[in-house]
Amino acid sequence: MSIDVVVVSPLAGHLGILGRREPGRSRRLVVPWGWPARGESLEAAARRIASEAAGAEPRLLMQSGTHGDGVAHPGGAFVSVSWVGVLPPAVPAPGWAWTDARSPGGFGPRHRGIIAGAVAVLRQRLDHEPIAFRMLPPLFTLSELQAVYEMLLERRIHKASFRRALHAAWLVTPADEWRSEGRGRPAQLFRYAPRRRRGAQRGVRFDPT
Amino acid sequence: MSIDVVVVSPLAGHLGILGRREPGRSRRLVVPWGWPARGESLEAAARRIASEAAGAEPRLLMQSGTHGDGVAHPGGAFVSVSWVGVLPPAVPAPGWAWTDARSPGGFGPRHRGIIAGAVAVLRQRLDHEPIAFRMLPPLFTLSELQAVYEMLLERRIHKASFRRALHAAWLVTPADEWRSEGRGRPAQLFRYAPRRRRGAQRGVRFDPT
DNA sequence: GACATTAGTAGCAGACTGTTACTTATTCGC
DNA sequence: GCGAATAAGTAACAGTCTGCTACTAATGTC
Repeated sequence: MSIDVVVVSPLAGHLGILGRREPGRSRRLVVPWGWPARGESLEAAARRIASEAAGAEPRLLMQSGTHGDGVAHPGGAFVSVSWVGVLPPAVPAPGWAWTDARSPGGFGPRHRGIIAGAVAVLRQRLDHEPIAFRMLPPLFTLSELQAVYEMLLERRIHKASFRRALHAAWLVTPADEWRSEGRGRPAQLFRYAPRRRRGAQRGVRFDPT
Repeated sequence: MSIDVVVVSPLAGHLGILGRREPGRSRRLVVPWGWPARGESLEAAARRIASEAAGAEPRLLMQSGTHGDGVAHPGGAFVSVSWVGVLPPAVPAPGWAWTDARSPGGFGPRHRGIIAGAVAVLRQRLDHEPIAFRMLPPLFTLSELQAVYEMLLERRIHKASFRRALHAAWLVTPADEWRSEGRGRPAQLFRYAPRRRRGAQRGVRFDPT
């Protein structure tokens, strides 16, 4: 039973996932994977595997499914427990590189399924877990945050609506710093700092997939 | 590696899950579980295990997580791939009985965690998957449907708002039948029949958990 | 036939969303 | 310096959605 981790980070304009070609193996890309050590919990193994490839600890790690339906795994495992980890952009460990999450064609069939499942989990839980915030450094601009949301949702969001909803949820506090990004007005920096809430749930949603 | 299935169905006033005391084992309750057969996919194994205990095929079956962190499994498995299946109320197979999902105290620690995860998955995906509909027979009243939503969400819903949102989503069509439930006006029967849609997604939600 | 009980709907007030249009603050080119 | 270009950030309006109250409708019970 293998542990496979899809490590996701926002690059310029698209989401990136970590991949590499295994030394002396095939020409297929693989995501970070390995076997759990004796006495190691599944989550600890996933964290270790992700960290070794990314060169840094994932800031958020979630299980994204277990695959075992005869599709070949690079290590020959019958079953793969797959995880998705997110972290801010970073230089990966030697051998690993960021690839565009929207075109996973270089990966093998098992890993393509795992990547699709990982991205689906990120999208599903985006409104309940601080996924986008964990993809950014502690201080970020609201435009950066919006860009991450747009990558994850794969659709454009209106600036005013986004900020209005964000502030209504009391999820960020402004820092007393501004960052100038070349031309244009400097953007204020914010910090993820969820305050109070746990408000009464509103209505029922019927969104057939 | 075991396969464990939490089988859920709406009983009078609360959700029920299938459990039994294993013959000559311990006094702990267990959910349906087993080992995948050679060449059997994980989903096929889960479907088989659920059907044998429930006496009927689950109408919806979803993976709900994989547990393996040292907590004891009744079969001694290190890792358990857990699933959640739903179906309309039915008489279970001999030996199995419905127990209240809200008080899983009779189960062992591993199964308590699995049950909590299963219920969380049901709640999370309630707005994207026809979970409530698969817990009801093909013809049902809107009051029955609302009762299932209330069990799953563990909160009361306002009747008018519920029906307005339901009809706006074009998920049900009325049958030309009415059912009288003792006293009170007879209720019209409906059928799950999602039509068109796939509408443009609305805004961004920020709901810290 | 009055009453209790459940199904189902109309309509209002307030909240939320999408959008346009604006103001503010900076760099670039001259 | 000074206007143009660019990006951040806000105000405000109109349309939509939600929570709620209050109602009507249809049946069984006494």
